[in-house]
Amino acid sequence: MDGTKQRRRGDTRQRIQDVALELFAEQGYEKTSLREIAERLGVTKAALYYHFKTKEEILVSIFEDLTRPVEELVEWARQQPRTLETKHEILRRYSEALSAAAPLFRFMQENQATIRELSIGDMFKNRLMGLRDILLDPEAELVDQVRSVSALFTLHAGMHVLQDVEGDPGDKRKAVLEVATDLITQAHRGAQGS
Amino acid sequence: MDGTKQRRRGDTRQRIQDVALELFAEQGYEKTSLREIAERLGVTKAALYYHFKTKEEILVSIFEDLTRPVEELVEWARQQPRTLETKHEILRRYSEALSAAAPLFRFMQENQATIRELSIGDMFKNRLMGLRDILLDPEAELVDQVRSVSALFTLHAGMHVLQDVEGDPGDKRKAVLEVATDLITQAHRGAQGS
Amino acid sequence: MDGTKQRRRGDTRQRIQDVALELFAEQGYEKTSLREIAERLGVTKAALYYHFKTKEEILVSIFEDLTRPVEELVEWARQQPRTLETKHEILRRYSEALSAAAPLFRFMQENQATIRELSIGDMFKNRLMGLRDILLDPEAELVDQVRSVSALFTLHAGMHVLQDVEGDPGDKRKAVLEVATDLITQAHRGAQGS
Amino acid sequence: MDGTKQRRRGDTRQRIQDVALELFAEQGYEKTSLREIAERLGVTKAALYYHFKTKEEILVSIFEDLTRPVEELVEWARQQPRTLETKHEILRRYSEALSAAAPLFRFMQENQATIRELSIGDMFKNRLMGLRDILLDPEAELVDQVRSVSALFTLHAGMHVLQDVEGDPGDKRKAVLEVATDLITQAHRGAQGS
DNA sequence: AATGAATGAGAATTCATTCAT
DNA sequence: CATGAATGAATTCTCATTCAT
Repeated sequence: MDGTKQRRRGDTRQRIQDVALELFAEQGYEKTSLREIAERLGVTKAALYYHFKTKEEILVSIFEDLTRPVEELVEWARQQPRTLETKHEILRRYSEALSAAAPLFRFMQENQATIRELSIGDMFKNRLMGLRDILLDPEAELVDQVRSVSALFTLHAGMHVLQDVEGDPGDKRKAVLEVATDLITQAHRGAQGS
Repeated sequence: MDGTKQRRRGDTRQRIQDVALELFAEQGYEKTSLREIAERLGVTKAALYYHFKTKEEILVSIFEDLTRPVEELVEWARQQPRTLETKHEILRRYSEALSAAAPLFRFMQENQATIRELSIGDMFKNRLMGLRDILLDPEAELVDQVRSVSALFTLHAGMHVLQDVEGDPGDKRKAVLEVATDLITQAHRGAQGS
Repeated sequence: MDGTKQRRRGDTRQRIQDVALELFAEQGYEKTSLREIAERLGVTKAALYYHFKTKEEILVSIFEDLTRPVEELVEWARQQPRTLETKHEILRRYSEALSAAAPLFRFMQENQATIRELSIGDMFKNRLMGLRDILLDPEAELVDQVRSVSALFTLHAGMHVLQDVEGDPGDKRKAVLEVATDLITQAHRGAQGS
Repeated sequence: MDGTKQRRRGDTRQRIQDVALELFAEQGYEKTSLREIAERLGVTKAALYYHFKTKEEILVSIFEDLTRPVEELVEWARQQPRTLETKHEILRRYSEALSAAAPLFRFMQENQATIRELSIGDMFKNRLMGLRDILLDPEAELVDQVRSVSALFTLHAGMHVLQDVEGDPGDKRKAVLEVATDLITQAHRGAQGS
């Protein structure tokens, strides 16, 4: 009595986003056609255009919905003092945000070339650079700057690459966060000490 | 004595690879059309097909030519004892290989989704996993495993992301390598100590 | 009351089939390009793809629509007793079916090589073999088997080859049918007598 | 000592024709590309152009070489009295000519649409019509005209269609010829009697 | 007697997008 | 809220043919 019919009605927009993200993540943005999305949803291509003005807009809308937490994190971070505690907190929260929207971030990671040409390219880059600039002390030694960046990267790539390593996902995330925290700590100490 | 005129005649194949890589890296594989490559070379599309059977084959040939050093590295590495020195040496050589074929690796990094569907996807993955499996001790704590993987990643991503950070490229590479070495060292010690 | 204006809107699919068959019959399947079909219809190539998934599908759809009578004939024939009357009736009906879809059969006759590689090749062959196996007694003398086959062939080829012979088409068809009937009768008598 | 090397030297032209006919018969004229022919011969496409001016010329040359007997038959036939004996002799000889160059005739049969546009289309048609006009009495009843044509057709199609019928090829050919002879005899008698 | 390198024309197919209904 | 029908532009790829060497 609720299987397949009830869950329509007004949520088409949402369903488009879901299916689109799924396909984008699976095959890439360019290789995913609107026909495919429409077919999988059981609607016509034209229906997609009722909800979104362009293919790109579908992606943008997904991006905006799913990265709001990151946006807020960046905003929050900007106003914090650049203490080690702040940095730890940033990593902790970022790690959470990443895993909450894992498919999207996996997609972004794997489609950088495509994204660069799209409007979300800049948005994403800005957010990332925002974080980087807060974590990183431009006065610090190069090695320590690399450590900061590496911390961010470890977070980013960690989950995708560790997928075929044994172990519970929660544990892995914890381990990844620990390494990132370690790196940022070293970087911070280095910067202070110099 | 060989500046601009001699080269032509017989080097078309090479020139196609060069231009293709340039465009692939710039715009992504899918967004680069054979028309574009041909135009930039001043030949017809059909000429490309004289030298390569498909678009994919162009990419494959570039990949094969440029990643031979990595292939050799992996082979060499497999036969070494898993000492810390070996690991350092691997990172050192890998860093070199990466920067020797930087545009290709940048391309691979930014087009993962595309590459996954292509035949080089597996080749590349295998090579990477080969390295990973040599650097990483499956008995070690998860954190240390993450450190090993992170070392590899730092190398990989380091250069691309640090592009807009101040500093001489050589220095940056050295810094990146240092951080990677650090990570692998910690991972190694952890594994020994446990 | 329906001459030239009403038809449009909704009959595009049909019009594509008509024009396609006309051109296929005139120039052969391979030499007829989708551009040509589209142009003659005053639509774009893409419009054809809205109605049919591939070029081959256009042909298949024509074939299926136009050979349904033959299919039914075969089915009917399978359930009849193998009497001489049955055989005569088969030839009579087949002759009718052939001339009702003459352009298609002319096309099939003249494009056997092409058709063999296409999916309709088998369908057609099966239908034909079905008829043949009903008309032909495998126990009969070779000559009589040849007569049976020849009856079928006379029907098939008769019309096309007699096109430049004088005489009214109806009369010709009758003559062709008579010869075919004659052949099958001889074959049947032979088989009985032996 | 003679396997693969000796049988070169000057016979390339012949080998091209052989391979071409084989492929034409197998896949049709249009679907057979010069690349394919060249590859199977182990030479380059350009080599084909040394021996033949165009693709069509390859076919024409095969046709001319292989249908000379038919040409001669037609010429001979034209000068004979239109007796029943003559007609029998024509069928006998034609049957022989057909089976001597079976692959070519199979090809012609299966590629009529293609051939019609080619220069050999007319040549072939003329030859056939030549035979037909000798066998057929334009004054005769339509049925008898059909019988004459049918005799020719039985010869033509007989072999190809009987391929999956049991029995020795020689026997089949004899049977086919017998039926054709029968048909022409009836036609002849009818014409005389009327 | 043949090759290597290339071309120009054209093929089938796919895609994002539009719009009247 | 959505569909049916269509378009224009592009894409990958194939083919017969040419010509300098």
